[in-house]
Amino acid sequence: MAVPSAPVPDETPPGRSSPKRDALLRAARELFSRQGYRAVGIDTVLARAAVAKMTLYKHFGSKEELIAALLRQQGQEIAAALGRRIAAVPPEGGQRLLAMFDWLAEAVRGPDFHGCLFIKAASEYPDPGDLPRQAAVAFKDTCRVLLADLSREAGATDPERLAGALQLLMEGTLVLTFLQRSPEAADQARRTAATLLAAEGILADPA
Amino acid sequence: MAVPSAPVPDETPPGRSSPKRDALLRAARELFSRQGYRAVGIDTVLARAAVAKMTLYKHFGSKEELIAALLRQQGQEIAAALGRRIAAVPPEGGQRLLAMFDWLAEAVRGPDFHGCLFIKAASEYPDPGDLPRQAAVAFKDTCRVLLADLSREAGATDPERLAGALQLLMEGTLVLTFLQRSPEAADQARRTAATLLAAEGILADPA
DNA sequence: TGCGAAATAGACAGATCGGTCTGTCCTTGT
DNA sequence: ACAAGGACAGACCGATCTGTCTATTTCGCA
Repeated sequence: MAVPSAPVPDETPPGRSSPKRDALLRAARELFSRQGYRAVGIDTVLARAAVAKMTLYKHFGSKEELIAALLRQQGQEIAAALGRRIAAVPPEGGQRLLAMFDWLAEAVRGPDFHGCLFIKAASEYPDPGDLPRQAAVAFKDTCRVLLADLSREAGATDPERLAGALQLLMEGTLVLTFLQRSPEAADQARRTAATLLAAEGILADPA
Repeated sequence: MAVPSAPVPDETPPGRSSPKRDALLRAARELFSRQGYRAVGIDTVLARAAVAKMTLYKHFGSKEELIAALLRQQGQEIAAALGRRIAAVPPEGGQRLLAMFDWLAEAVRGPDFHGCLFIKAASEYPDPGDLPRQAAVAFKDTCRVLLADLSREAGATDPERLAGALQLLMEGTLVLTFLQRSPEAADQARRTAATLLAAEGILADPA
């Protein structure tokens, strides 16, 4: 079973602009993740990235496009990291599903975790036409598909249903870890996921 | 077992200002819930509430205080609604815990649901000192305590742990319902909660 | 009716915002 | 050296923002 492919890569404009574009995306992530999207103006992003305004608008047509591009890049990195993590685990007994929770538990413990960039984007740009919301929803759909595939692989009788339950736990983890500023929720989510797998008769080791 | 008391009520300033204050809070909720907090300026709130700027600043010292007051009010209304709902259900077999999920499923189906006001507030005002974040965290803590009390009442062997798991499901519901614009997640959360209660040996009826 | 309190309209202040634009400088390749 | 492309600094535009303030109007009550 192939791990779901990452979304189509962002197009890097031709020429020497990649380092500038990368600097913008890096600065954007650092600032937006900590302070929020609307709270940070582009001048602040520019100063942090050491990039001129015209250069930003050369790479991204608007602030929203910058945000959407950041989300797509972030989504790809997450998908790649998950893919590696999953590939390192045998597919039996729901171990791959639990590996996702292991990955999440580590991610929320990282120094760069300041809450879910995707949830925040959809919150601040809630109109269905807003690019950030679209990018956020697309990524969460990708996660859902991945969970369903792994549930099917693990032998769940209703993979879509199990995937839905597991995604609830993951989203809950992201929110509560952010609110409580403590990684406790991630461990609880993994335990709960193990309980669900056991209840499903997928003989994972309830750790 | 007493249902946990609601937080201390907001102080209504003396005199005839309550209708103006109420109008402000109502307008704030309608606008902020749909469009986000920073995306809506106070002039827009004022226009919708038909209230003058000075009146707003008479009742609330700042935009942040308006938001925090709104969250506290919302939190009280939710706590009261939950309290009534829970009181109408016998405490045996985890029925009260499932009643919370029933209430949530109805709430997210309501015409006024545009995502969780508390999660959004903490996202847009992420600094620990920000009043909106403090109000949001306080409310979520209240929910956690309520879940733990009901878990204890239902006979859970580790009420805190069960409460943590159930809160994950609830937060996941709020996020996914908002992102997916569909109430499916709420039903899945209730089913999953029932599964957890059954796995805990709390003989709720897995519906 | 008169008075005091509450509320108003709206100007103001200083700041920030996203995006546009010009002229200049820098880098790279031939 | 020259040309082309990329990037820059920063002025500019029109708009919006939160909060302060003045003068006036409205409301409620005796």
